[in-house]
Amino acid sequence: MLRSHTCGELRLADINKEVTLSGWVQKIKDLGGLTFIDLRDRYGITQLKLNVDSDAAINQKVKTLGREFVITVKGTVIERESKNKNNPTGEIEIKVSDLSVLNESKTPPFTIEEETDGGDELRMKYRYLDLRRMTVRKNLELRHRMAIETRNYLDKLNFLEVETPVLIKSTPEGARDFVVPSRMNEGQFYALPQSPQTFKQLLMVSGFDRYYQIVKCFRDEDLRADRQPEFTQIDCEMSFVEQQDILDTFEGLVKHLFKNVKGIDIPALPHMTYADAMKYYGNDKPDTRFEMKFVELNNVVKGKGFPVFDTAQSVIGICAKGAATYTRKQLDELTEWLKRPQIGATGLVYARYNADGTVKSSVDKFYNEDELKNWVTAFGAEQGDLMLVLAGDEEKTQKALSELRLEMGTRLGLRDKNTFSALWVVDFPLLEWNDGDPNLLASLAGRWHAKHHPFTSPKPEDFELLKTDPGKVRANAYDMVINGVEVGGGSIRIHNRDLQADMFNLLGFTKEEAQKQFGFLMNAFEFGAPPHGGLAFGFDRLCSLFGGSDSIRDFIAFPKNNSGRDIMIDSPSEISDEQLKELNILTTVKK
RNA sequence: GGUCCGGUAGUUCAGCUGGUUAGAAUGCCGCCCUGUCACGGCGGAGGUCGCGGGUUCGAGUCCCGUCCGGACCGCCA
Repeated sequence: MLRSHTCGELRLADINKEVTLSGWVQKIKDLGGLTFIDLRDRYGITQLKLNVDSDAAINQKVKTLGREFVITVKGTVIERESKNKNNPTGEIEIKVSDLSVLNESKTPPFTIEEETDGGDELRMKYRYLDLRRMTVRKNLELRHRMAIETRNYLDKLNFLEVETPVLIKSTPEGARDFVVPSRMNEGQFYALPQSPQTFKQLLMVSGFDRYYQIVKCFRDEDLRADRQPEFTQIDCEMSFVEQQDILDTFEGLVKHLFKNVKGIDIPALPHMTYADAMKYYGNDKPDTRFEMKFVELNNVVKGKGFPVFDTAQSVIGICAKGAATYTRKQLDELTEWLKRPQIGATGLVYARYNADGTVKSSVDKFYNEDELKNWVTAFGAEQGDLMLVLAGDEEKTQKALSELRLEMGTRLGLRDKNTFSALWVVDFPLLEWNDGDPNLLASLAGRWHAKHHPFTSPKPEDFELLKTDPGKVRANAYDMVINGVEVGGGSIRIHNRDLQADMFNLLGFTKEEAQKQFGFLMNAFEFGAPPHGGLAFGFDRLCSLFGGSDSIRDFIAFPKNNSGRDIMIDSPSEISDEQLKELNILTTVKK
């Protein structure tokens, strides 16, 4: 063995033990007659001590060492003369009696420390060095722990982990597919799964009853800080359940994870309808760590001669607690921020409810003190609060105010990473209008697309609306939202062939297309498909949320960059003409 | 498809309304130092200012194009 102990485990109790340690040279501190070396491995850092009066041969070797050299040392555990309370091994050190270099290292391009000096790109190019840093390693350890606890919880409840294929069939609904050419079937392609959706439903038909899988999924869409082209889901499905059963089961999973991974007890998850989420937060994934709910002001502000409000479809606002001290400059900045094309608001109206009880607004010309007091009442504002009001088209205004609410939440310090607020958003609409005009005739099949996916069942009480007003139909669909992050979502599925056929028809599939694309599923429904439903968690997001980060990249060992590239291995890359020809993509080899 | 920000020493960055020798910190190298743990002291090396073009007496700085990276909008059932 090249080691008897790790670099993280020796303590005062181990004094006088003869040990062998191996690891990477973190730091060499040569004090002249005395040299300290910090030796690092996955488990921690242990200090090595070399005296000038040690073996001359060892001292000679120490002169040649550099950062990240891999060495092995033999020595005795001794108590330090000056202890370091910041390190678990900080009370001991190793008096080195033998040292050998197992491998040399070039000077790394960035420091292997918690606060590295390396930029993102460089860290990704040398990801294997980045992964030596304790912070990144901690993230992957967290991910491991999350996976273990997920399996523990689901296993106890009789969930069975079943692997589903990765080479499957491309389907038109949803995100773009990654496709893989088939060598043996000329001109044909597999697709990589966007999720194992149809397979897990088929497993329900097979009677597996409770399925889960921690599984890679693939979507060929543009990336974000929280979106990778390949990502991991905790994918689950259950038979003989109603919506509430699923919510209970997976609320249990999340509570289990919070308890066992973070040691936190979170309260029962409130249920909020999609309609309420939009009304009060302008967002289907509200950050409920803070209130600042939307207040509708149409009846309060209209008819006073202020044309912006009088002509607006919707006038809504939020009340920022204690922000009445915002200066004109700060409010102007906020206005400019809202006007950026990403948000696209046309302006911002504000009213300060000052500490002395007066109300001062940016529209005093149109609203006297008494009328502004009506605003105060509508907002439930207290002295010292700042009222912020947006007006315009309902959908756009909701969206802009939602952004403003989150921004104010951040500015007022209401979005603490160590505070967790989880909820279920329920009663999503079943369908969305494709072309953005819900006033057109609903009977135009194919102008709708599924808000969740085409296998989601409508609420039975809304069945009638399917024929008369599809946009009003609510689905048995639900999302779990934590701190404004959609961590998971699912639905009760359709398990009846006719209803599924109706749904495809509504989504614009011809009978033939539906049969061709999803015939296998509809056929299966004819052989005693049980009622079933499920959900999937975004595992990367869940891990980053637990780790207190907005970016999922540091919770993935080898992530891709903004353009979907892995800059370490340099993929994607071109392939040879021979390969292309073999795959029947290139019919003649280029000269 | 679009918007915004960035690219200067190995690395992270500064570099003003254009001005002649492009700086700092850190890392690296050398010498000194027996209790460091962000060790300290002295000295040194290190740059095609992403790339191409333009404006100008003069461009790291201004303009156009392009490449790369990041954030976002669209997109992501």
